[in-house]
Amino acid sequence: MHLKSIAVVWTASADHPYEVHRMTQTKPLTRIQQKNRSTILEAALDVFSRYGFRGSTLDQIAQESGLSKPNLLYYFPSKEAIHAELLKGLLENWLDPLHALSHDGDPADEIMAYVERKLQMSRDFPRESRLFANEILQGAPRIIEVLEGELKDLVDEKAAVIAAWADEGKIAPVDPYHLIFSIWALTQHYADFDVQVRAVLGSRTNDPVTEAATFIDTIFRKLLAPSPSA
Amino acid sequence: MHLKSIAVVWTASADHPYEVHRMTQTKPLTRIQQKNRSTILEAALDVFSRYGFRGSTLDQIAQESGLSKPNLLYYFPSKEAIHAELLKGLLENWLDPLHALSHDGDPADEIMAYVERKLQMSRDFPRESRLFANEILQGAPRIIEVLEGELKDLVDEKAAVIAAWADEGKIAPVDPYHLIFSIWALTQHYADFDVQVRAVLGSRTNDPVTEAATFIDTIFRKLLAPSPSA
DNA sequence: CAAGAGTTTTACCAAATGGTCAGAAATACG
DNA sequence: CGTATTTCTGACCATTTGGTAAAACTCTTG
Repeated sequence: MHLKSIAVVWTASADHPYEVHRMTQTKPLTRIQQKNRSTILEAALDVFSRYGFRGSTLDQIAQESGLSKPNLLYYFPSKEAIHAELLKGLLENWLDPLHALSHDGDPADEIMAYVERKLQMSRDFPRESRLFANEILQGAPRIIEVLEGELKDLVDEKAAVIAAWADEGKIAPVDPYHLIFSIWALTQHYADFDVQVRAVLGSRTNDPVTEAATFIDTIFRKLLAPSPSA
Repeated sequence: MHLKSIAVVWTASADHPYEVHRMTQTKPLTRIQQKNRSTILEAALDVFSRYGFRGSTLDQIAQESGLSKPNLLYYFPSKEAIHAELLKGLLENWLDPLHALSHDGDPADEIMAYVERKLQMSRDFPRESRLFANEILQGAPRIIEVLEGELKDLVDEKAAVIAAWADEGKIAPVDPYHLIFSIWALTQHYADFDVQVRAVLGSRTNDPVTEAATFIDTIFRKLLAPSPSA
């Protein structure tokens, strides 16, 4: 008898598929549940990433998803829960690119690869980037613990790696924390401020991120190039 | 008889001090009006910069300002009007630092001075930066014309200046548009993502912007340094 | 196909929200 | 001081909002 055998009390009728998630064991979602949950999350991402938590309404999400408001609340217990689910999914992927930065590889290559991964995310998941930005702007009430915990730990770890590279003269001496901030700032800018970027570029281009890639590559290569005197 | 003599019909009692602003002539504000209008705008900046237009409520602004809700609406005709006033004030100052970039001075110095002015604004007016960020994130519904008009024109003009410098070999060849975007991204990041920056830095510092100044100075100096072969 | 489970809708509710209005309170001014 | 004007408040209103209850409908499965 081991821990896995925790008893799960399935009330005869679950009433809400959400309840499933509160249990230790996860009953497989029905096909309808799978479809509707993802439909809702998709619509909610659209809405929350634009207006933030407080500025978004269930009615908007309902309309956007084509489901009725009470039906939303059949799949999720509250507006909060939908938002929380999105943030959870986001944070799972948000830290991955930095995680992948390894102290083994070539310093400059590792950092440049990280830059490219982050830029790729701005291109592929702009709404997720804006969801995150909105949350931070509002004071990060729902994710401050993650920022001060997981994120800080991860950045501390990778900053140490970068600092070591700098000490060894493999890259130019830079403040590793602000290097990381600058990567975040430059890459996320193209997702978060997309409207402004496009307004300024006008018809000059219809793919700002690809254009930006070259520029961002240059700026970091020049920054990191070890000084000739080394 | 010239244009200035447009008749202004002052209804015996103005009813709302706001009406004054719709008139051609501007009746000087009373001392109370001045104080309360700025109290309201101050409180509204706090609230709107955090939650965006849709996520903010008049009750919040009322509470924050210490005035009653009907009293807010005595000084401003609507929630929209308060927000519009803030945006108007913001945009007036927002473009100034770039305006000041002159084609006369030393290229690198001019650009670095612009960077410093923008960073100074992040330090001194973080809420204004967040108000702007919030508006852009929401699709810039209220300022898109300004972005496509004034802002685009200004950037086009300054981008041409920078491109000329690059052509003359006075700075390294760079895409001037993305150079400007990168300046915006790096400097505004410290205002907009302040919570995250502080969470990551922890007790390492209590003045991230000053720390950042050194880093940002370095990154742009290296980027702009003309190639030795020139 | 019947019965139960899962899904959706209709009708509803209390609180919050942007805004109005009439009059009371405070202030300015001759 | 007294009157006209400005400032402020309490009561109120229509709409929106997050959420609930129960009935109705649909799907699965023995």
